[in-house]
Amino acid sequence: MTADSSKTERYAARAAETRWQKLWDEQGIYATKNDDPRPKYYVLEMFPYPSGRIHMGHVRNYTMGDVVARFKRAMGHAVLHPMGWDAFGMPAENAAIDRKVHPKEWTYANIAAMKKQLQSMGLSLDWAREVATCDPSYYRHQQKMFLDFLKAGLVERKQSKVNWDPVDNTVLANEQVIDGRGWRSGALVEQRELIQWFFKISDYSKELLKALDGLDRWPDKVRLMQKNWIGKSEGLLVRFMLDAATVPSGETELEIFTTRPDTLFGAKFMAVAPDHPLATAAAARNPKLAEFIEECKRIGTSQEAIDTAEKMGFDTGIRAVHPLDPNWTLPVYVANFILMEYGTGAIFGCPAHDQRDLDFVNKYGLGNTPVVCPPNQDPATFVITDTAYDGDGKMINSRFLDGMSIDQAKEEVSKRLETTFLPPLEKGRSPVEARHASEDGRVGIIGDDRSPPRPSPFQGEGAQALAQSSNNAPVAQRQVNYRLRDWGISRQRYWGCPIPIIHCDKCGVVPVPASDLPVVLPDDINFDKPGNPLDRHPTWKNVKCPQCSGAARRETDTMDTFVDSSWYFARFTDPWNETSPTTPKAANEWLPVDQYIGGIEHAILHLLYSRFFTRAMHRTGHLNFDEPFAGLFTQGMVVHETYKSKSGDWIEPANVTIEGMGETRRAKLTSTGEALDIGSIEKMSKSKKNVVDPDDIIEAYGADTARWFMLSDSPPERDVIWTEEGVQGAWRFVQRLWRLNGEIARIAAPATRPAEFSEQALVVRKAAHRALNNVSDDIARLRFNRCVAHIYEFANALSDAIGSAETAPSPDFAWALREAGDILVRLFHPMMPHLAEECWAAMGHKTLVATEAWPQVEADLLVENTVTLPVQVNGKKRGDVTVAREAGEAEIKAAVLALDAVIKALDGKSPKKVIVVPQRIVNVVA
RNA sequence: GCGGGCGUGGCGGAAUGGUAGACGCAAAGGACUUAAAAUCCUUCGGAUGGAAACGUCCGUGCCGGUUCGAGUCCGGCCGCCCGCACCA
Repeated sequence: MTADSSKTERYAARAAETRWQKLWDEQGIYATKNDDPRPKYYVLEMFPYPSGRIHMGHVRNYTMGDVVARFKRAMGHAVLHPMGWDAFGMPAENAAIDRKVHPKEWTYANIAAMKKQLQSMGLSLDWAREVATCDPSYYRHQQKMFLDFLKAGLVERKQSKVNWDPVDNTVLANEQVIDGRGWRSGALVEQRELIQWFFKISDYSKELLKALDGLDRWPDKVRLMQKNWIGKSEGLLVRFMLDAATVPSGETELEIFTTRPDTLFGAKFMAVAPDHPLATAAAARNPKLAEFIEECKRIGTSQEAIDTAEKMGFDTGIRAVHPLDPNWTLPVYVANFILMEYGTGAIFGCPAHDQRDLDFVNKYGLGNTPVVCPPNQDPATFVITDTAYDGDGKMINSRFLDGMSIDQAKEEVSKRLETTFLPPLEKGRSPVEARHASEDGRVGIIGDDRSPPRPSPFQGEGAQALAQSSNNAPVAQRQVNYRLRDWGISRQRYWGCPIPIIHCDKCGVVPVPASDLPVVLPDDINFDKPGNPLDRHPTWKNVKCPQCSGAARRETDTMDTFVDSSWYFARFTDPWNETSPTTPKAANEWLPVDQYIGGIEHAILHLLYSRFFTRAMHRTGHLNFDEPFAGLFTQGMVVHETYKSKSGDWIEPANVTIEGMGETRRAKLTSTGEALDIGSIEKMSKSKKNVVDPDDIIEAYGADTARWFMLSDSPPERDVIWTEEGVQGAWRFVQRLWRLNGEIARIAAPATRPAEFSEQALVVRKAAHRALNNVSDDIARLRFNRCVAHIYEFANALSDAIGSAETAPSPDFAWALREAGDILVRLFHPMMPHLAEECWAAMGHKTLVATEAWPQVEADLLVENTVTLPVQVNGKKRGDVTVAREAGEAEIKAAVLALDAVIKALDGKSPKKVIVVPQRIVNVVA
């Protein structure tokens, strides 16, 4: 039989795709029931922001998830594969300002448009569970949880620094501050202290860090990034007494945090942050210092300035007493490189072993004394000039520590200082407590008896004891410190979830009663003026206090949109529950998500917040586990070449014609023929215009082609380069599979399985089952590019077999070809579901391939009766031997030593050793 | 600066420590066609020997090491990418 493609019409992708999509939809085959008795599997892709159009990154992300969903369904699981919209956020407000569209209208129109696009991709999603975070039916539950968290002591209100745009009257995220100016207004950004709402994620620092170890189906990279972000460091809190003669009234001591107590004898100075209370106190009597502090704060706004800023300090004149030698005092500086937010906002400087401290002393001539001597260095001659030594070594110049290792010295100093006691501070006089009274801005919560004020700047263990000591307090306290800060969720914006709080002059901060939820965003707002429209709304803001019924005001801040996305995965398990955020039974059964797929850009914030939120939901009874995502996969980006005209404008690929190859490869503007510069390959972005619209691709080639190409070529975790050639290759393969299927469909095969198979039939069957085995394995491990390769290989083998077949193949061979065809269609179904349905129907099946079970591998067909082993002599390949599969080592050795190449290489001598690796290789050591 | 990852044909990339380059793309030659498209066949890391069959040598960024055997493991360089960044 020869291939007769003229009889098979080309596969009309678009027509077929809409037809099958309609049928799937009508039969509701992707809707998932919570009471489905089959084993549950939850696959989720990060839900999109409804910008209005999907992009290729979405196509790649959602195709991967869809392959997993379809595969697991075929493997007999009840699969939950939902989709929703991360629908609150700034772009909607920007559209309102720029185009006078209401954020709500804009958002819902975008959702409708994008939903249509997603549906054209043929994703096996359960749309009945669709949620949009901007819908009151979603955010009412979020408000409920906010109140639950508040009651559970997981929320607090405190003052914190923000980037404030004085023109737009709004808070800016760090990435919205460009060179110290607001990205929209261009105004110089100010640092302002605002009272804001915080989720106490730092209460979970230790737990979030520790639990990373258990996330063994997460990429190591992401776990490491989170580990670094949480930033655990173990050290010592040390109290330095201040020399009374040098101190502003009221100050008696300075508390610092250090991870290097071993280097205390190398101390040359103390330094505090410009906004440290001691600095403020000292500045009160020293105008020059006050001026210096002001300057530090000004420089502090722009990231670039921080990066390049020189170490600067100002001697306060205050002297601190060394905790290990009462006769030794150290100067106290205010320094621009000390952060108030970390530790106690104060340090002791040991220049010999810390580069920053060294830079500082070299500028101010304070000198340095090395106290750690590197191995193989003579302590007598070891000096530090401009490179600090932070490696291992033996203690020197350190009195009772001399000769110890760093670890021994740390232990010795810690032990001494934590058992040395100093008189306690007078009440209210501690710099630490003073700082909290003045800066923390904590406000008591009505009806909340579970959030006592915290006496220490630290969220870690150990701090309590130090601050609470009643009689004598130890000089030092071991302290585990974390870099992770509490999560500030207040946003001075309209298009977000309202924080369900009412401010009353009499009663203070009052939670909105649960029965009054949801607090719905008012629709009648305008963006004529800068700032938050909620704040100047005539009626919405003014309410009665739920406690005293007096006049009160609503909280006008809304929540960070990361809150919305921190629990949507749980909502999907029962989006119909109108009274609670979750139905615990459903959440506990479906979650954690078995496979979560999304971009690496969410490696820290979204994933960390979700991990916190799940714990908080656990604590407040909404579910009963801690980790939301058992398996995580981070896919690479879709990248494309860039094109630029001579006048410097970026040009879209759709308007570019490429000519020539390699050296002579040129790009020109299709319309005018103008020559263009071909630029680097970069992430598809609107600004570089190197985008390819999924709609155009689906229109021209169909969804299956786009899906297939997004899975081929590159490993899924790596970036994939979008090329026209690549799409066309995928398109050709779609057509080729269709033709191949047509040829197989025309073969008349017996209905019952033959008892015996000829060699010719066995070749086909082996190819089919080998492909089945490989593809199954690769999908399970998300190695989609290898699935693609194996399907190509299988299709090639099948084409060869058909090409070599007689006009009327024998019944056993015909049966084998039909079997192979059925397997092939089911193998590529998860990737190209529409083509698979079309082929399945053409093959005469009456069922939907989407509901078919995955084929069973016949293990017998995976093993060959004979095995060909490569033969090496001294590690270099010299030939092959073919032996029976179960041949013993002696038999194989004999065959190998009989090979001409081996005989020649041995040159009459006997081999030193013959290594036989069963089923693999033979190596003769001459 | 600190931390992590990656360097394999013209290109994207395969390869549980076991035949390096699967599979695809591009390219070249051929068949079919009035022609084109589509399709099919052949070649395709470098050097070299041979009429051919088929060989030989080199080759996974560079230098060393472990091993019967290294793209893979270890140490040191070079280059690129990513994350964090004055975190005490």
